[in-house]
Amino acid sequence: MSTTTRDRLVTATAELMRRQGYSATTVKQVTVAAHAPMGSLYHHFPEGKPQLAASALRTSGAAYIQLLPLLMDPYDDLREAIPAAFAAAAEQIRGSGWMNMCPVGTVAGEIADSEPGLREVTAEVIGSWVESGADYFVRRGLADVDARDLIFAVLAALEGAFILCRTLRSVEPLRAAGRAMAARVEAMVAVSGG
Amino acid sequence: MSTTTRDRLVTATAELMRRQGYSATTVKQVTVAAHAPMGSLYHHFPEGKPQLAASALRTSGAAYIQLLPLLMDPYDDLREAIPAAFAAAAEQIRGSGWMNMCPVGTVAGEIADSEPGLREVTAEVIGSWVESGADYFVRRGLADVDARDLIFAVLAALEGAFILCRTLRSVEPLRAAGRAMAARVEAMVAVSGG
DNA sequence: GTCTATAGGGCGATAGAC
DNA sequence: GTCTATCGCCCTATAGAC
Repeated sequence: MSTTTRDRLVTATAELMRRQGYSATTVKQVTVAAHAPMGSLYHHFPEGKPQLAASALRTSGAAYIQLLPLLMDPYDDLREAIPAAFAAAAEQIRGSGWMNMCPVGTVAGEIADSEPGLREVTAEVIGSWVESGADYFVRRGLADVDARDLIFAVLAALEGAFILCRTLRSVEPLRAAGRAMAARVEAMVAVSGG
Repeated sequence: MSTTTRDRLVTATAELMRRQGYSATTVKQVTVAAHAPMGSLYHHFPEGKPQLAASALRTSGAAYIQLLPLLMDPYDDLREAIPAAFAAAAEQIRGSGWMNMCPVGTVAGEIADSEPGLREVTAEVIGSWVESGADYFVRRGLADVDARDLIFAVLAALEGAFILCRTLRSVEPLRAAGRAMAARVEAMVAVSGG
């Protein structure tokens, strides 16, 4: 196996948190999934479960940040790109059997009021999504203020629609959210004349 | 005390799940907060923690359903009402010290892939939000299809923006989401000529 | 319907040989 | 850096008196 023990621990933690959240994920489950003994976990992560979770959230966040540009790049017109990205996410989630795709949003909601250290980590990760997303929208022709406004709305709509789709077992929320975001972009380019 | 033991157990569970989620909330914490002994909990809820959580989610959901009309009724124009409701939610959450307002959305995200019984309960609750919200938008003049489309987008944007606001300690996501929903309504009334 | 006491198991974390 | 064995605690749930 070419992966290090440390990498396997982080990956297993991300995977388990994605499906069960932070509290329901036990360090025992992590060691079993990572084929690593207890002692290795506390060797690499002396502060234990929170430190391991922080690492998994940062890694997942860094991977997830690349997805939005990837989905929107094929479309010349941002008014087309945005609902297409939401529709692609909808098909992805439906095809997976309504599974959670990324632990960051759900874990953020679960621990925001009760785990200050982890809340700061999720804030850092989501903050980096905002920065990179706003930069992308500027590159696609939006003004700085509009780009920032739009990425906040898009991330909120995506995270909320993920929860609704997984709960209701329906792609309708993601599709409706995509149409709403398209309307917002339309309003922006109508004013700036893009 | 005028409340029954059963009611206090349900209220305490809703309150604890709102702040900590489902997995991190223990039945011991519930009995302490409700000033009720262990035996009473298992007398009223023989199936234990999941049954108690289901009751708390249904109660919270029924209370929460009334909030959106309450916030939007004062405004004659739906294009004004929607961003105003998002702005009011933003001030509420800021004023509370960025606390979660309702356990349904966050618990739904936490358990959708791992607790089938509770997932069905959250689906039922959110489904009732969709029904009642769509009815409200129809009463406010939207076509059936538009009303359903809009409530899905609004609920997704609200739930997602709540998580972002609490995590980032900023009202920006809720404000941006409100502006996006306003643009969607604008597009709807422009077509139907409302 | 209320309450105390406790069972039985899994939790996060640690010790210490290798 | 890896691994086994285990600690002490807290978890959900139950038994049984009142």
